Order: sequence, then C-alpha cells, then structure tokens
Amino acid sequence: MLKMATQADAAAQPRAPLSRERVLSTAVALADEGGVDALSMRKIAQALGVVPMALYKHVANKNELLDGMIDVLVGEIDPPAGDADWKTVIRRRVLSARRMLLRHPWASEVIESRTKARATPTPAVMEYLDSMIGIFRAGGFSVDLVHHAMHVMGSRLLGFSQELFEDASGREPDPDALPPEEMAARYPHITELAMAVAHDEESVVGSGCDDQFEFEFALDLTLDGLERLLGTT
Amino acid sequence: MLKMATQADAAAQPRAPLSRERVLSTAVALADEGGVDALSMRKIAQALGVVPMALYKHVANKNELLDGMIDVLVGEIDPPAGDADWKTVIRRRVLSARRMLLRHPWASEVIESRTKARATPTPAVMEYLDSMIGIFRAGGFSVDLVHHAMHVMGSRLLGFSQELFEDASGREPDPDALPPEEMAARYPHITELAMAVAHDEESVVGSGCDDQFEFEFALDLTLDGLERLLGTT
DNA sequence: GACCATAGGTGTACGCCGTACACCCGTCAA
DNA sequence: TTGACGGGTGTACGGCGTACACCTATGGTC
Repeated sequence: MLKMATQADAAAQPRAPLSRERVLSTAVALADEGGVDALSMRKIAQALGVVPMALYKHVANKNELLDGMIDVLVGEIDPPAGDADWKTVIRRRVLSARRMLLRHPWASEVIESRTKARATPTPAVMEYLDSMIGIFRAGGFSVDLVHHAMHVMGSRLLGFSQELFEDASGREPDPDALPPEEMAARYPHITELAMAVAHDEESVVGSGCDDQFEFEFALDLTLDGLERLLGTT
Repeated sequence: MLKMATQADAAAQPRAPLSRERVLSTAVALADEGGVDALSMRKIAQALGVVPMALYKHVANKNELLDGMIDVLVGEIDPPAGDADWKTVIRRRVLSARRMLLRHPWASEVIESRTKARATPTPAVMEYLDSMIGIFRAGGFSVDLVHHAMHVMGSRLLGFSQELFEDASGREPDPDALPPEEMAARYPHITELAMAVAHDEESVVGSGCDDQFEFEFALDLTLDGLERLLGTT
C-alpha cells in the first residue's frame, strides 16, 4: 500500500516516460555544458534519473547515440529560405549552420569523427547536403560545377584551425605559456599579426579579432569565386 | 648468475632504451594502423615491451602524448621551398600538408580536438602557421590581408566534410544501407551528382571522384581570389 | 477474466581505460 | 662508500561501455 503510494508519487512527479528524443536532447545539453569528452552513458542516465542500462532500450550504443546527437544539431540549421538568388540562399544557410556550430562547440569534432567511422553520413546530414546541392542546381550550376562547389565549400585548405587568437582572455593564466618577448622571437609573423589585430580592435571586448566578420569575408570571397566560374561557363 | 645472463641478453637484444621520441613514433604507428580510438597507453607500452606506467616517465599524460604526436606529424610537412612566388610556395606547402593528413587519417580529428582544449596550439603548429604567414608577407600581403587570408584558408564553410562518396567500395557491404531507389527518392540531388561523377570516371578505379583534383581545384580557386584581392589594394 | 507476449526499466558483472603512488635498481658525483 | 636520482615496475582505484539475466506493467487474444 504504502509502497504503491510512493511508487505512484514517483511515477506521477519526476518520471517522464523516457524516449529516444529525451535521451538525445539531454545528451546534447550535457555536452553543451561539459564538453563531449565528459559525456558518458552513466551521466546521461543520472541526469534522467534512470539506471545506465535503461538508455540502451532507446539507443543501440554510444556511437549510435552520437549519430543521433548529430542529427539533432543538423535539425537546428534553418531550412533554405524563400526565393532569393542562390548566392544569398547559400549564404544564409551557411551562416545558420555556423551559428549552430558556435552554439555547440563540440559539434564539429564529433561530426568529423563519426562521419569518418560510418559508411555514409547520418540521414540528416545527407539531407542537408542534398538540399545544399539543390540550391546550387536551381541557381544554374551544372552538375560538374556544383560538384566542384561542394568540394570548395567543404575543404579546409590549411589543415589547422585558424582559431589562433581565440579568447586569449577568459582562460586561467596558463602556467607554461611563453613570455611575450619569447613569443615575438619565435613566432615573429604571428606576433606582428596579433599585435596589429589587437590594436585595430582595441575597442572591442573579448577575442582579438572579429571572427564573424572574418568568416563572412571568407565566405564571400569563395562565393564570388564560384559566381565568376558560373559566369564563364 | 643465470639470472644475470638472461637479463643481459634481454637488455642487449630487444630493449632499446626508450625515449620520448620512441614513445611518440610508436604511438603514431599504432594510430596509423588502428585509428586513434583504439590507441591506449597500455597498447603503446606493450608495443614497446614495457609496462604501461613506464611511459609516464617520458610523457606527462595521454593528452600531452597526443600533443606530441601532433608535433611529429607537423614535422612531416615539407618546409617552405625555394624562391618561387608566394602562390606556388603556398600551394606546395598546402599540398604537402594534405599528403601528411592523408597518410594519417586520424590526424585532423586529434588536431581539432587538442587545439580546442589548449590555450594555444602546440609549438610545431605555431611554427607552421608562422611560416605560412611569413610567406604571404614576403609575397606583398599587408598585415590585414594576410589575416584575412589565414581565415579563408583555415575555414571550412560547410560544417561537414565533403567526403561523401569516399570509397563506396572497400568497405564491407553495410547492412542498413538504403537500397538505391530509396537513395534516389530521398536524396535526388546527391544521387544525380553521384551518378554523373561515377560515369565521368568510370575508367578510374576506387573512389568515385578524384579527390586530389577537387582539392587542388578548391585551392586554386581560393588562391586566385586572394591574388585578385592583392592586386586591387 | 485468464493468459501470455512484449516493451521498458533494473542489477550485476566483466574487461578495458588512464593514472596515482610506492617501490626498486643501476649509474654516477662527491 | 654513499647517497641522490633517472627510469622501469607493480599494485590498485575509480570510471567507462555494455552483455546478460531479470523483473514488471501493459495490452491484445481467447
């Protein structure tokens, strides 16, 4: 009796019924606040008030869970907007994808690693890419040209992220960082660049350079290049 | 006596003295053949004929080991070559970096994740970037313009790798892959593109599209864009 | 109403991981 | 001779993913 009562209470109050979506969204939330490395099945279960093995009734294993998380993220990207020309539609969509990636800093890493481990990207990613191709095609790109375009947009030419001066502030003062004069001696060009940038934007708080501006600059340079190609065909 | 003899034998024959470099290079070798996910301190130790904790006399912990591995890889990139103009020097260097990344498919993932976790990239990466900037500067780029250029080269505009059609062959025949007609219905544009590409290159074995060609196409498009910018300043 | 298949949550247990900590031994400077 | 020390060892701990057996409430069938 008593037992039944407490069970009923527990069931009524804190126990939403658990589902694949609930698992995925709390996983995303946990990753957002603690990073993917700190994400474990056990912690997800705990956050849901459930025993770890319960999760396996809704996702096959951790990799499949990561795939599901990717699909959640891709779902956050705005659908292609309206009837503008290809350039602005692509531009908006890419910027929307970027906003998503900034909201979930762990995203690019897991997309990278999961995509390499699978035979094919997850369905949501496929759909995203498909619609992207569709925009180019509707804009008059030949099949060949859109193939090139996808490679251009998907490649990172430098193998390494450009996030060099990303929030020098905001971290605890790293003990084994080089003193500035050593920096200047060892990496003269980086130093020159960093100083110029910092000076340029001395009014701006936070990161030494306006990443959003730089990203859009890169995007526009590339889209202009593609447009020129389109014109000459 | 006997014990000393066997010890001497063991010491003489299979026991090179162990060093940071030996640890790093066997770690790289193991990652090459089994992927980073399968790389563990215990396996590295085993490969070196040593107990796991022995490694910690040469690397502080696993993250620091990964950082060291990155530096090994970056060291494989050819130094800037000769006295050609900036465009060909950059081009050669980027292609050399790409060759390194293709030799070590796990590299981009660990560089990505480690760079995000550190206050600053590893020294070898810094040096690479510094010399890259130096090439642009020597080619007449203003500080501002080289800043833009680094962002252009370092950004991936699509958040997702373009490795869509990467070796459809060469994998075991994935059980839950969609049948072709379903593919065509759900992802019409991808299908169109894939078929066109496959047809184009039907003589070529392996991957449906020539990734090297596409990469160079993207690189040249970008470098041309930068050159145009340089001209108009 | 009796029955039983099934879906979904539980508990236990295994093997692997990174690594803290105490130890031990050979080398070499004083 | 001694004693510090660099480098390899052994043990142990807590956390991980997950296989497997179990329990229980639900709902369809006779």
